[in-house]
Amino acid sequence: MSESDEIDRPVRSGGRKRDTSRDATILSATIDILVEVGFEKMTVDMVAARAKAGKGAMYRRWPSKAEMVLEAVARLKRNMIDLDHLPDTGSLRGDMLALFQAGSAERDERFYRAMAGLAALLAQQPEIADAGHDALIEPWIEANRILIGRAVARHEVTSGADVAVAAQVIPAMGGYRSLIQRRPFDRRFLVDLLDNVLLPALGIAASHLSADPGIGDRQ
Amino acid sequence: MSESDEIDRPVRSGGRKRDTSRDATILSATIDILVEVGFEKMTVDMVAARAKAGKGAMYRRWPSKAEMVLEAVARLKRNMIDLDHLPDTGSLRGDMLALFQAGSAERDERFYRAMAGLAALLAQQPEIADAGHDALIEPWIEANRILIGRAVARHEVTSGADVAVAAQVIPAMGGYRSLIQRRPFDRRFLVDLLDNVLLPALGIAASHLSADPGIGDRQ
DNA sequence: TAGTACCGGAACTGATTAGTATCGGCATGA
DNA sequence: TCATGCCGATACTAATCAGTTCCGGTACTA
Repeated sequence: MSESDEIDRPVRSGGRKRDTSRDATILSATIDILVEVGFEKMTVDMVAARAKAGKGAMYRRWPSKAEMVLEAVARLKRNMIDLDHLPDTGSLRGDMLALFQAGSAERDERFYRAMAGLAALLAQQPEIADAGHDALIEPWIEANRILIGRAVARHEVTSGADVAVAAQVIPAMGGYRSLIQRRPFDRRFLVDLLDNVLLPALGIAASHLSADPGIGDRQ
Repeated sequence: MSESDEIDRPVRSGGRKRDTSRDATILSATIDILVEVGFEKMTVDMVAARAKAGKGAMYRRWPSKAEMVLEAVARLKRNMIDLDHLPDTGSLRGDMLALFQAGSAERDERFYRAMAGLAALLAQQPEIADAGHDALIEPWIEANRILIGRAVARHEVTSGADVAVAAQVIPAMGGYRSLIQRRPFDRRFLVDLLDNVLLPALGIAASHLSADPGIGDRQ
């Protein structure tokens, strides 16, 4: 998909211009509702009410609810992790903690709630689910891949572990905690994961524990 | 919830007895449909058709679709991992592979597809989602906890890793792979996880690699 | 044998909702 | 200035589906 999911209409010159600023408002409302109630329970009228838009304006832009959600989720991608400005603290542990800090707990919460909202579609509407995966999870894994790759390059990683698999550990465990257990993905949990699973798996000694902030400091 | 989710009815002696064997048939059909289309898209008529049952028979047993699914999922638990007869091969790696073998890929597939079917409810209907978690995932994590605990007891584990967190690694990563990536949780993937993540994280040397079967043997 | 509660099947009801149509009003351009 | 197409709002249509009710028939009890 891309820019021209738009409904075909005869090219004519007259008439009021479509107010493109309504697009973002409607898509933002779409994400809000998706996060709050999930795809199946989300109704077009809810989104219209939230965006203070008429349904006509919505169906003028997207041919169906599914297409609208698809674009809303795809746009989320732009607000996610910025792969061009990843932290570089000198240690993998420091980088991972900085990445979390940069994102903020609030974004992560919205993040997982959006995934939970899309979860219904995993089996049902692979297109939308894939869009959710591409927009939300893949960039995060990619960031992990890059940070771990750097750690390998500077010989911080002593095991021959598979970087691709290692990069999935934190997102996958975070998903389990947030979606299934419904407990917060907070700093404490991240530190647990780093020190008990990821860093040992990569053969990085826990000596960082005393040097860097860990469990027990500001949440 | 437990045995008496049943609809209250006046105790009278006369009449044809309720055919209790229909219960299992209906619940099994419920799981089938849940697995195939997910909770939201599953209709009571689909289940009735699959079970060759009348809707009356179903509503005589459960007051709502939700209650019926709840019991269906709860009953799955009995068919899951048998915590009293876990494998004991002498090594954690062997135990984990044997646990997978015992379950069979088919069961794991049904397992995750059931979870995917319930995923819609994670945010929406916590009761049912929790039942799914208790029935499907918690026993699996518990099995991991026990097997890792044994490995600690026989000093196979050399790191001071948190057993509770370690026990979640394989189920969580399996969920990510199966629900989000929609790729099979097969033996190859399990071996990858064991050798690249779990065993190194626990400080277990990869020397087992040559002694035990790994990647490349019968799927 | 009479009465009751079950069975599968099928028709029905009421609520919900995606998508369409239409309203009065406003902005644009010919 | 006037036709056109946008705007939000609201009413409508057609389909879907949970839950109810009734049917003809069967099994069990008294």
